[in-house]
Amino acid sequence: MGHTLDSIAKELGLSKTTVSRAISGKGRISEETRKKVNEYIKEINYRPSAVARSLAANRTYNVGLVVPADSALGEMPYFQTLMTGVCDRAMDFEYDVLIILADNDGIAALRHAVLNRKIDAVIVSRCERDSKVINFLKESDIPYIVVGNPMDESVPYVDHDNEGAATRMIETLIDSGIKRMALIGGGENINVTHSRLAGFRQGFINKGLKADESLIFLNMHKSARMDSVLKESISEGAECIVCMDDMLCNSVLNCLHNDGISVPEDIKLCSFYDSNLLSTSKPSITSLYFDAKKLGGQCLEILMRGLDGESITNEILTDFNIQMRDSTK
Amino acid sequence: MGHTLDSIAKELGLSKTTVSRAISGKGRISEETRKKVNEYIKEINYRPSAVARSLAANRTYNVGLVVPADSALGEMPYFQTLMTGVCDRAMDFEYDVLIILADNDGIAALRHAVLNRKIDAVIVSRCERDSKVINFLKESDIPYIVVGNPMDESVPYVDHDNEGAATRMIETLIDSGIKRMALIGGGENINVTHSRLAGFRQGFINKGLKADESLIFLNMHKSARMDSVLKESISEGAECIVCMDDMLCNSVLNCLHNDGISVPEDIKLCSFYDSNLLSTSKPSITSLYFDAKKLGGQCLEILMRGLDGESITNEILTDFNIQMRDSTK
DNA sequence: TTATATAGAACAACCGGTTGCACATTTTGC
DNA sequence: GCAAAATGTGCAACCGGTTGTTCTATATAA
Repeated sequence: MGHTLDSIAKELGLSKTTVSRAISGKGRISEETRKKVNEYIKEINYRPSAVARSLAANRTYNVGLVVPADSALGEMPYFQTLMTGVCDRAMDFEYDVLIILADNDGIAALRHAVLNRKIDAVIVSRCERDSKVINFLKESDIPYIVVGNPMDESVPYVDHDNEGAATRMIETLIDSGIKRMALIGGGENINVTHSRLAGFRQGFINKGLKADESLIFLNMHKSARMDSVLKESISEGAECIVCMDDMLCNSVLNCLHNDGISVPEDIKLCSFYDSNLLSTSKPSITSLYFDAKKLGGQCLEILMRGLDGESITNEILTDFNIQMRDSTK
Repeated sequence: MGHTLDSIAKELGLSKTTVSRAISGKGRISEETRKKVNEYIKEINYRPSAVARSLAANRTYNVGLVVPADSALGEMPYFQTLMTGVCDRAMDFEYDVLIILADNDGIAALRHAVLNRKIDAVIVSRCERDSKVINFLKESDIPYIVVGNPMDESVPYVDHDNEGAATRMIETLIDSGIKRMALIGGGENINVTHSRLAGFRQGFINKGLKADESLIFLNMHKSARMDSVLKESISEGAECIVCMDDMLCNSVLNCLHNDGISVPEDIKLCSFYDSNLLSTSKPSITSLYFDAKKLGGQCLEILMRGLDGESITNEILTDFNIQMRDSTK
């Protein structure tokens, strides 16, 4: 073990330079030498040291992925899927992914990774407005991109077309005859919440109707009010509960069921993400599928182009699709 | 920007060596010089290059965390929590965590990270017997540790005391008057399944009873049989459904509810992990809490000791506790 | 006073790659 | 047949740290 360019060069009676060129294929080199070297390194199972290469290239071949340190958030299936997308695409570029836990209470890990130059670029998997994470990245000169519209002109991001998706969901529901809906949403500090809310309202407008503002409930992730909110919605005549994500939807379904309310007989139900979490639920849940994996991959691609000198531009993925299932039948 | 030891040395009229020693505190250096250097680097915000340091130290200061590439598995809250534990503890050692997706269909990312020496050690967050991941690691000479008993003498691991925990859970249930239970478990290719199953049986034995083998159902994660399995259990007189994890429990609760079966009135229910997934469920679910975060931290610590020359030893965490809630009342 | 420790700092090699430039050899053009 | 161009290879510097050894100046011992 422990081969280096030097040891190989010596063994083959060549110079370090030639061996390096034979491997990389760059520079002038004879076909014959190239073959000889490559056969030899295959034989001895040589792999160049990533660290040495990094030092010379002034690139770490690592990207940082910032995920919420708050486990309740981190546990959302969405982040996992996103991460998978990032990692998969990273492999294509021979990059690796460094996990960085951060939130508003601490960005020590992020500072460490960026300032000590352990990563070439950063993906922020969740964006809170004016967060420490974003502010730090703005000041540093590392390329970065954020997942989800940060509502900040100066911050580059990728996102699903959350507003468009919500609009379409509502239009679809209205087309199926549902007129009155309650909305169960997540935190107001997160931007998806606002985008989907806007889409929710727009859907009604597009169909010449108006959303019932009294049936919009946000910040419901950790809320103890779920039960009363649902009962209120039903007594107010809601025909359908629209949940902003599958975690919420799971809670809602559970809550309804526990109160002996049947879905879809007594009230209909739908969600966003279509994650694995609800894949086995009874009844099956109508959900709008976003390709989070693809979004993760996009982040990486944009950053890679950024490292190649291209400017980092926003990107909105508009390919979502609504999976109609039993819960809205 | 772009300070280096050289540029600092020049600026201060010292040598690179002296600056390095002033920063690290190693070697002979006068208190005066030490202060001068450290004040200066603070002023200019100097941070040493991790890559250069790695090359010199022959350490990457990265550990690899292998997580299942299969998103359905990856989405389990457990992995997130474990990851958080690993990352948190890593920070204490100035280590970073590289995410490596792998499963039996592909260990390319793992090979890359190990062979190109991007990591100093590996944590495998899920262990399948005789998996490619394990076989590869056995052959390589990188320190590694596996989460969950791999049932392989030669593979070092950390684990919760799954068998002990399951035993205790059953004993507790029996003490509360429940005699007949059904077990809903996950994949047989995973070892926790076997450990908990063993504990399940042992619990009955310890109380002078015997588990009803006909009410043990494994491989239920993606099973379409859930509904019939539950009905069968009830008709066979089961008083409680014991689920091997919260994902399963969520499915079970949902399925029961959908069939109009009340928990705990018609049947009781309990689970393992006590993850966030069920934290808002109605009724609240009795679950055995494992400290996955701590387990992740332990992995890291053991590996760090391994890098310091100590041999890598197994460790079983026995601190779990049963959260009794409404679902078993 | 001279020999011996010791402290503080610097030199230079090293980690393992990449790359600009120089050099020698062969090929091409006229 | 000779100059110019193209090809194959090697030297040496560089990336930015760490560390064994050496050197000088001062402190201690004999």
